Amino acid sequence: MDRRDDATNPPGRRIPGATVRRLPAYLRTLEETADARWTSSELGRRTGFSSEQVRKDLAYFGAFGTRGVGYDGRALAGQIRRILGLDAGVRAVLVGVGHLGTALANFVARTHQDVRIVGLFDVDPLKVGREVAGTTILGLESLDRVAAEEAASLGIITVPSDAAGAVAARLLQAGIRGILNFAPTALSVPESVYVRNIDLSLELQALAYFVQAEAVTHP
Amino acid sequence: MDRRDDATNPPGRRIPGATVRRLPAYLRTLEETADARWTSSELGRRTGFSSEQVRKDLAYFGAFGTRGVGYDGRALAGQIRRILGLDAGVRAVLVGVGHLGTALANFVARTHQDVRIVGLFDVDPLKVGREVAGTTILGLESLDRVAAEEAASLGIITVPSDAAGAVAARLLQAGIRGILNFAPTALSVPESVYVRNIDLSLELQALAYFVQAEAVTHP
DNA sequence: AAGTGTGAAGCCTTTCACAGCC
DNA sequence: GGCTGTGAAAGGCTTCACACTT
Repeated sequence: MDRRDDATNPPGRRIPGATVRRLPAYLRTLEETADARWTSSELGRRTGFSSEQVRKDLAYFGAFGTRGVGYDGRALAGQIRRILGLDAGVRAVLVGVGHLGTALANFVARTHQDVRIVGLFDVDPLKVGREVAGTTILGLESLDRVAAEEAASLGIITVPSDAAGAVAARLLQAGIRGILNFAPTALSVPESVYVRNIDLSLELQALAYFVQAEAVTHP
Repeated sequence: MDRRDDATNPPGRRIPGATVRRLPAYLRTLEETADARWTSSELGRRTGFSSEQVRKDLAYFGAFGTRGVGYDGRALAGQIRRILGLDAGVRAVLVGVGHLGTALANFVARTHQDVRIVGLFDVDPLKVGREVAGTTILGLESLDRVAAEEAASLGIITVPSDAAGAVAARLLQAGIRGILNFAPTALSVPESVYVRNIDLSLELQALAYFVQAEAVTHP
C-alpha cells in the first residue's frame, strides 16, 4: 500500500497528496457521463467522497464552478486534465510482461488515450517479439533507447520481487521519474523520484484484520 | 486510491487503519529473513518506515520487545499473524479470471499459506472447467455454495467495470465481508463491509501529476 | 550503552458552518 | 433558494523527545 508514497507532494501551492489522488476519480466520472451540469454533491456521490471534499479539492487549483449553479462538466474535465498534466500526454514503459503486466498493458491501451504505454520489456527470450496490446515486447537492453525516443516519464514494474530492485535502477538510468511498483518490495530511489507501491498481499492481509475485527465486535 | 476505504477501523482499542496496513509489511520482512533479533530501526529500514512508526504501531497491540535489546523475530511474526487473524487462515474467492485474475490467483497461491483462494469464478463458459493455480474455474451460480462450504470471508473482484456492481452484490449475498476491488468503479455496499479499491488508472494519473509538478519545480 | 514504550507536539486531512454569488 | 468557495474546528497520523528497562 504505502511505503514512502506519501512523502510526495512538493509543488508550488502545496497541494495535499490525497487531493491529487482523488482528481483522477473525478475526471473519470465526468468523462463517463458527459453531463453538462454537475454539482459537488453529485460528483461526490458518484465517486464516493463528500461534497465538501470535492469543493475543497477543486478550490486548491482555482474557482471552476458557479455559485448557486454548479460546474460545467466539459470545462471541469478539461481543467482536471490540465492540472494532472494529461493534456500533454503521458508516456509509460512497462517491464515484466507476465499475466499482470499483460492485464495492465491491455487495460491502459483500452481505457486511456491520455496515458500511453510506449514500451513493453521482458527478459524472457520467448516473450520478446510477441505482441501485446499492439506493442511488441522488447528485451531490457532496448529500454534506454525506447524511453529516450518516446520521452517516457513513467515506469511500471510487474516483475517478480527479486528482480524489482535491478529493474528500478534501470528505469532511473533511462530517465524515468515516476514508478508504479507491483512487486512486493521496498525500492530504494532518490527523493526526486515518485514511487507508488501496489501490493496485493498487504491489502489482502489488512482486509483480513478488518473482517476479523468486525467479527469480534458483533459476535 | 481511496474511496470509503479509510472509513475503516472500528475495533475495540481504535487502531489506526494506517497501522493495520503496515503490519503485513512488517510480517513479510520478518518472514523473509528469519533473523532471531530485530530492532525497530532495522525493521523500519527494511520496510521503508521510521523506527518510531514501527514501535508505535506495535505498541497499539502490546509490548512485544525487550528494552535495550529489541524484538524476537519469530515471536513478533507470530504476534502479528495473530493480530491480523492470519493464524486462523483466511479464505477468499475471486471473480473474473482474466489476465489480472490469473495473475492474482497465481501470486496468492505461490506466496501465501495463510491466505488461500478457495474459489475461482467466471461467466465465460470457455473458462469454466479450466484450472488456474490448482483450482478449477466455476460458473457464478456456484458462488453461494462454495463460499458457504469453504467459509470464505474475502472476495476479490477482477471483472470489467460494468460487471463489478453486480458481482459485489453476489459476493455480499454469499456472505463475504471484505472486498478487494480492482474494477475502476465505486461499489455501494453496507457500512459493515470493508472495501478496498485498487485502481491502476488513478495511480498512473496521480503519478503523472507528481512527475509534471517536479518538472515545473526544476525547469 | 542501547533500544523499547509513550505522552506531547506537530502536521496533514477531513468535516463543519457559513458568507458570498447566481 | 441553491450551490460554490473558504476560514475555522475537529480528527487522525506521524514525529519528537525522553523516561524506562535490560
